[in-house]
Amino acid sequence: MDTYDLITRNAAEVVTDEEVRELAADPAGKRAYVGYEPSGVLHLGHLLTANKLIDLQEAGMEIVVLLADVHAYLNGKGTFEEIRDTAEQMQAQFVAYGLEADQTEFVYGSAFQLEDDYTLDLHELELSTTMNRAQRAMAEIAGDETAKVSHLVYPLMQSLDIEYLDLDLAVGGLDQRKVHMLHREELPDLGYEARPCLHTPIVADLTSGEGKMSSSEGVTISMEDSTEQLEEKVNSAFCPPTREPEGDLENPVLELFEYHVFPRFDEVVVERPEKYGGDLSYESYETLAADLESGELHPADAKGTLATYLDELIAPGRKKLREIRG
RNA sequence: CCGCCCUUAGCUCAGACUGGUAGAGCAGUCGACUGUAGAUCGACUUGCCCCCCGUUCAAAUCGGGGAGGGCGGACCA
Repeated sequence: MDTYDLITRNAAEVVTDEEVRELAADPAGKRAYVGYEPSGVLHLGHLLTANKLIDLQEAGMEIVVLLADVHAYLNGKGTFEEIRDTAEQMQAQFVAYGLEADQTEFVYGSAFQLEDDYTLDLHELELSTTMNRAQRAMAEIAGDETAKVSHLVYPLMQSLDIEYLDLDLAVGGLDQRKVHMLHREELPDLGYEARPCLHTPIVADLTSGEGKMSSSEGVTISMEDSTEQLEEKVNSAFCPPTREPEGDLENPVLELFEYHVFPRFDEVVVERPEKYGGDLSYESYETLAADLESGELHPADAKGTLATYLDELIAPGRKKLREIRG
């Protein structure tokens, strides 16, 4: 796979393609980042962007993980103390998951976001951004409560972070696109350069297959799930034997294979009793999806296999989490 | 500061006028059917009725106080 394909594989959107191609032409030492509100336990949503970071590391880029403690604070996630605690746990889990510790710079937001220069730039952004615009940028990120002033500051800070962390590429879920677009529009007015952005897809809810809505809490698989819990969750997932279920629904089982399993494993083996045809082996998502579609691969077997591989992905983080918690 | 509205199941809400310790839809759980899930049937669970004080034999409901949330307070319409 060439560098451009590696950098952009499984991306839902790239802004702009020209800029990313330019990056791909000479990726060594270029800096890419994702910002996360600290959370004590990583879930599949975190791991989706982490997979992209691993791709980028493989392409030779430097990775910056922003542990966005100030953002979490502005978003009402607790006291600074609590937030920093969870940030440490988060960092350990990322490393356990597979981010190369010596190729990854973990930065706390509070380490630079409270500096004078940053604050003055922030105020300048406040001066030139309408509340309407800031609020719309946050709509996908904040809860559905009435917006607070802090919620309007939040996306402005994200825009500035991209400059202050000296980045070459901003990565995030598709829910971050409006914030990133805000940054592309506003940074040049402060005399800074807008950076290219890469957005990962939003995976559909496991049990319902509904993907488009920004529903907050469905069933998700996380680092603290036991093997049994994981099997149970995967088994209860929505999985019609097709890539394109009716309506706006997606097939979450296939999505997890595509975005979580195949990027991290070269070969996926489906262990299947002789009665159903014996074992199968896949080297690409496409062939697996095609077999599910044709009926060659039964959803129940796909689920069992998915659970096995997800469990393997999660195991190191789960172990780390247990160590941390004693 | 002034005014109006809201607060009942996980969610959206009904019930309040005409007091008798609570309901619907959705969600969820469990079975049946499918070699998965869903759909479809069948069954089931769920509550400091925002808090305090008062009236009453009896308060989600009436009276008083308080808390939290929402909206409005130039002109035009």
